[in-house]
Amino acid sequence: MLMFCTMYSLDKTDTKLLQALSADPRSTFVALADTLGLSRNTVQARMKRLEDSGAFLGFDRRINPAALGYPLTAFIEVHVQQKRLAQIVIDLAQIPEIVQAHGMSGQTDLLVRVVCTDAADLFRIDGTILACDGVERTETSLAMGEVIPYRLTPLLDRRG
Amino acid sequence: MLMFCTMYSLDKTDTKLLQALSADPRSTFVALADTLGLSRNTVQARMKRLEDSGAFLGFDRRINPAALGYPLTAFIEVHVQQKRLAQIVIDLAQIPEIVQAHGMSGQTDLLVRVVCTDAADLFRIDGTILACDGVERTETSLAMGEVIPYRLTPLLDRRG
DNA sequence: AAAAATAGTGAGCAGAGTGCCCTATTCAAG
DNA sequence: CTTGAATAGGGCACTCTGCTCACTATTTTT
Repeated sequence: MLMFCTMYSLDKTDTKLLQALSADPRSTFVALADTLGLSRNTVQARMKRLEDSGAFLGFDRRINPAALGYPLTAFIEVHVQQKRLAQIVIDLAQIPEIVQAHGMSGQTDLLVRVVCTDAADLFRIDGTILACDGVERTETSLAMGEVIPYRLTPLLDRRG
Repeated sequence: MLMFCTMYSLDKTDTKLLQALSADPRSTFVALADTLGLSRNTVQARMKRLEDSGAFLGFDRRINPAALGYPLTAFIEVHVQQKRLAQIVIDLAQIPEIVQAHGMSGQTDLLVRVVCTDAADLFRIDGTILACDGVERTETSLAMGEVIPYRLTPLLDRRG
């Protein structure tokens, strides 16, 4: 075991566990153990370790925004006065339609992911962002479709 | 029942269900029923309806790429020959490090989300994308941090 | 106004799954 | 050689699940 890794590193068995979970998110420990040819104890121990090591993100990510009435997704590049960045992030976090934001290297300071009900809603949200102190400019792009739906399976398969 | 609705629309009880699930993704039907003051039957029926209506996305989204050894995320704007778009998407889907891609309105044709091990890895992946037939230009931005981690809770709260 | 669909409740039951305990074995590292 | 980690297997009390049925409201349709 490496001493300098910051995070527990997943081995092939962990990978297979995750693959099995991707295939069926609701499968029980017993079923997983059966699928992987491991004992139930082992599966439970590994799952606990995976959870403790932060391998799982929040459940929010599994909720379809469209089901909530937000069929549209947009990415907004936000240019800001950099020294006000911290406060701006706090302000942006008050806007519920912002579902995610990344601090970026390069031209853009922030890349903000927004969900909205329609174009008018997007326009309004963009206005709210622009109204934040320190925000200088935004560039809005509407996502027409998720041509490659979020996936980790190809990466999982490569280790397995 | 409306005839022209494309999707089952969630009511307040569904929303509360999702909130409870966000708070504890592993809670059982019994626990959810208890929390919401509903009968177990009702919870089970609603969960089934939620699942059938496509309210839940794949489990992949809950896996932390960092745990898989990909601590870095980048967004790559891809400019393409538009009439080759369909084939390009197929080609990009072959690249495992591309975890998501959106077709966009505006300047950029595609916004591609990539995970990678380090800067050199990103450089290599960008090269692979550029090598695809019909890809004309890319603009890569490295995500320095997820300053607002993915969330739907504020939107859920607003309905609740 | 009557009939029908919809949603919820409560009860029950057999079977499956969970959490937790203990022990034995294997295997690699010190 | 000793130690510790990972795994397998057994066991036990308890909980949860999936399912069915009967009953009651509420709303919608006829």
